[in-house]
Amino acid sequence: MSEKLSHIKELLAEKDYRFTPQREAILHVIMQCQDDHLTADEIYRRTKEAYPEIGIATVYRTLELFETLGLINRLRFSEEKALYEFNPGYHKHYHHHIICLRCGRILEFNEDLLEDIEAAVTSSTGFSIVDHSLAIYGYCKACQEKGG
Amino acid sequence: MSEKLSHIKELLAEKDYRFTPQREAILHVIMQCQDDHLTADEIYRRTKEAYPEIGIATVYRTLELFETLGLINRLRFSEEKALYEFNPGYHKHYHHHIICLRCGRILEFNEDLLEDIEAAVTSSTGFSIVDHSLAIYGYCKACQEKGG
DNA sequence: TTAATTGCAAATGGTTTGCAATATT
DNA sequence: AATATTGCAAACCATTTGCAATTAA
Repeated sequence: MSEKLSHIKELLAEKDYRFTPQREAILHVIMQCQDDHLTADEIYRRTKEAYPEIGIATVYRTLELFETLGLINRLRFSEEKALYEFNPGYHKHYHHHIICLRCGRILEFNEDLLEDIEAAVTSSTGFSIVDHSLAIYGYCKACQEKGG
Repeated sequence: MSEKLSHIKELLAEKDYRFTPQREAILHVIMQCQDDHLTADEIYRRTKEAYPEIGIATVYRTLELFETLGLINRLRFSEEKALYEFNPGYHKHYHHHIICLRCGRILEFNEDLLEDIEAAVTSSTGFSIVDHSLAIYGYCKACQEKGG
């Protein structure tokens, strides 16, 4: 078992969660697709290949658990379906999402440039900030060239 | 009829939309609550007071129309319900939302401080940006004092 | 052993849609 | 008159939940 996997196993055990083959299979799918953003249904279908008996409810429950543990992030850009992404460091690391309105591709943008904004918010409103979410919508280079 | 109202009436007429009493009643509710953010159901219930026959489907269809026309913005912060806000200038004006995780209150923050970020995104990715959405989550002053 | 987890099927709930009746232009 | 709009009820559909059976610890 990889180091990463055994670390996750410990993380579960610490809180009395069990390391079931279903959870392992789902984790495997998510870790394989670190660059994609998958819907619950896509994760379900891919997990089914290795573990055909799995039910969609288990996938949803597992994704919720993994999100609680910080292993993944759940993104809500479109009205319809949520997307899930692996969180390589298991720690909150801010990154923004840039969404192409034509092809739907999601780029990630890692610099955190919101400190000034957060400082301004805090000083003018007294808010204590714990999180933020920035989504930028537009047309990617490829779609512009195709005439997006 | 107020100047604003007749302006909206023209806006509708331009595109062959009709100015029905239902639309007027809904508009009235939304304009009355410029500082609140209402759900479709809240708008439905308030509109019903002045126009009891109205159906929820009409409310949804009208809100969609108003959003298309730029009269209102539709916000998706919580998983459950969308919120609607009046857009006083009918033109896209960027403002950010600051959401209290305890009381759910939404503050608006009007300065647009994202130019640097957008410039960085454009130069590094070639993206052509048309919109953005920034949500900041935390605890408002009042909730902190209550021990949020 | 025992408490957590699973798969199934049914429920949820905000939102959308088909359609015949009605109202605006 | 022609077309847009309405209200109703039914459909939609991603996600959640109840429950009895199963499994990890």
